[in-house]
Amino acid sequence: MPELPEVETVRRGLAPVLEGARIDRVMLGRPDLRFPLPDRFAERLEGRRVSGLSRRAKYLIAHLDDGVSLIAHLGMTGSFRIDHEAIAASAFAHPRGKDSAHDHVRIGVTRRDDMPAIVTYNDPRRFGFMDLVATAALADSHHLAGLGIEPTGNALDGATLQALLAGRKAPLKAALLDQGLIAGLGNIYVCEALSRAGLSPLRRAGTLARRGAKAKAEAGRLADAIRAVIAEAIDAGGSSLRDYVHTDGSLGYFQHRFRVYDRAGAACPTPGCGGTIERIVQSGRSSFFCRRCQH
DNA sequence: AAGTGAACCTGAAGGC
DNA sequence: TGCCTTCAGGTTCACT
Repeated sequence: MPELPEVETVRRGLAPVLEGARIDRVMLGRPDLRFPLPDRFAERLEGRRVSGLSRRAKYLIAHLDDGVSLIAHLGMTGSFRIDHEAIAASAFAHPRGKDSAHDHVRIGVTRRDDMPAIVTYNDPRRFGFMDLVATAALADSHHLAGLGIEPTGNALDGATLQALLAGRKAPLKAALLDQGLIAGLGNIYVCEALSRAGLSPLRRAGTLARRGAKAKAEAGRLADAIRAVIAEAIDAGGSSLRDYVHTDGSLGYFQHRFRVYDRAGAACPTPGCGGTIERIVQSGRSSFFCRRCQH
């Protein structure tokens, strides 16, 4: 579900509630998500204070006051919900509502301003996971160690992208989804960035790293497109498709700005192009693009 | 080593 | 209405 802009939106939604809050009580609906939760997961969180909430790629990280950090990944369908009312212990243990069956982790906190809140992690497909890692060893943890550069800020430019793609025979689509190269892109934003840059998802990635002005210009365009689409999506609060919602239940609205994603059969939005968006499958994932203006 | 495809799990949507 | 198939924002593992 969530790519970098959605995870960043979740982080911004949770930060006012969690930063400075004390964790009072943790309830698990089951002992595992995609992987087993760590031993004594609830006990290790209870009584701790959250000193900060950060993000790396698609990972959300809550830093605790005892030198441990809680790492969370939302998989395809994970979401956090915040309930601001104090609720009775019985309701805390047995939430109601239509898909409370997938409320797997409930965290009762006392906010910095002393107001109570409950943060609930819901994940129907359970592709998400949580782990506890020593904060000092975060960067070396197996979750984060292999990640590539963030597509935010100015770190990603044409020359950097050329260095990353040099020698790669995989299609551009697959290379951009590789979290070890650029960390945080997913299916939507890769399709959108390639459309904006006028580059085909079928193109061999290494061809953007050839010597010469043409490849240099293409790599520059792609780097710009990636940074722009990610920045715009964060500003829009992410994209809401099937089940992605903000922590307060509201929707992101970047999906209204999709040029190609999930738009097979539609007219290509590039002015004067006249092509049609098509859907193909690459390494098991849908790619949406216009053959006429993406080369 | 790099690249591809299957597996993990549930729900929504479309065809008949 | 119900049953069947296909597809979904991600990662990891097994294989070539």
